[in-house]
Amino acid sequence: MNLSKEIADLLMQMLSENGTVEIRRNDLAERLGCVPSQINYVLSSRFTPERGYIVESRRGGGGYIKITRASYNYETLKMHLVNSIGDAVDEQTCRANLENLCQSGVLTQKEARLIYAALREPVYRDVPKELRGRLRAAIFKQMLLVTMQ
Amino acid sequence: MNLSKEIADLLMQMLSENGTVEIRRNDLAERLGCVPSQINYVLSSRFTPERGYIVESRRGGGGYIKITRASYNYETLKMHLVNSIGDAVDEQTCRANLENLCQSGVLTQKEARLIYAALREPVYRDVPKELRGRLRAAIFKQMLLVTMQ
DNA sequence: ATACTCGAAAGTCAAAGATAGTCAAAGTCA
DNA sequence: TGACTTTGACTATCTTTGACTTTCGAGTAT
Repeated sequence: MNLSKEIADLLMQMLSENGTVEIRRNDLAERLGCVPSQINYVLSSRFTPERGYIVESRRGGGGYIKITRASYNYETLKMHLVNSIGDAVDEQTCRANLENLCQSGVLTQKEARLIYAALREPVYRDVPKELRGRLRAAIFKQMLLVTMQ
Repeated sequence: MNLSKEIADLLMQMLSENGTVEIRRNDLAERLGCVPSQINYVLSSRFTPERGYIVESRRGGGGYIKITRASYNYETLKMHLVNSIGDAVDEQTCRANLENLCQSGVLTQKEARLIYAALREPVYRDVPKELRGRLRAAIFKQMLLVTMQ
C-alpha cells in the first residue's frame, strides 16, 4: 500500500470519529515519515469539494489544516452531486462520490456497486476517448436521478 | 502449454483460494518470465465479464490489478442471461430481460430501474450508432455480474 | 497604537519515480 | 489462411520529493 493511501485512510478514520479533523501538517508528516507537501497532495487528490469534503487551513504560527465532511439531507446531497458532475467525469471521481453517498446512507452498498459497475473504465473500451467522460456523466446522472424518484 | 494458459491457470488457482486476487503486474510478469503486457492480454482474453470476472486496476506507485470472481450463483443464471445478451443489445431487449429478472425475483424493482436507467437510448445520443449496442451490452453484463456477486 | 521584522507554519510547482495500459508488428499453430 | 499469442516501444496515470513562495502571528521599536 502506498503512502498516499495510508495518509488518506488515517484521515478518513479520524474523520469518521467525529465528522471533522484538525491537524498540523508538519506533525502529521513527521508522524508518517513523509514530506509535508505530501499531505497537500493527498488533500488535493482525495479530499476535494467534488468528493464532499471541505478543507480549510491557516499558515503561520499556530497554523492548521481542518477537514470537514460536507453533509446535507439526501435529496440535497444527490442534487448537488448531479449538478456538480458537469459534462464529463472520470472513474475516480465517480467512485469517490459513490463512497460518499454510501457513507452518508443515501445509497446502499448494493446500489452503489451497481452504479459503479456501469461507470468503470474497462466498459468503455470501444468508445472513443474523448467521449468516455461525457457518456459516463450522462449515465451517472441518469442513474442518480432514478434513485431519487 | 502456452504462456497465456499458464498465466491464466495460475490466476485461477489464486482465485480459487479466496475468490479474489490482487497482484502487481510487473511482479507477476517477472515471476513468470514474460513481458508485463502479456498479463493484460491474458486478462482481456480470458478474465472477461462473460466468463464471470471483474477486473480493477490502478496505475502509479502502489498500483495493482485486482480480479474478482462472481460467485456460483451467477454461473447458473449466466446461460440464460449472457446468451440472450450477446455482443450487442438494444433497449427493448434489455427491458424485456429486466422485466423477466424482476418477475423471477432475481432483481428488485429498484435495482431493475437503476439498471434500466443506464441502458436507455437517450443516454447514448453522443455515441456513434454502430457502437451503442455493443456498449449497452458491456454495461448490462457488468451490472448483472455485480448484482449477482 | 503603528509599523517593522522575523520565525513558524502552510502552499505551489515541476521533476523524477513507479506502475499499468495500448497498439501494432511479428510469431505460432492447427 | 486465420485465429491466437508474444513482444516491446510508447503512452497515461498516479506518487513522491524538495526547492522555493506565501501567509500569519508575535514581538519589538518608535
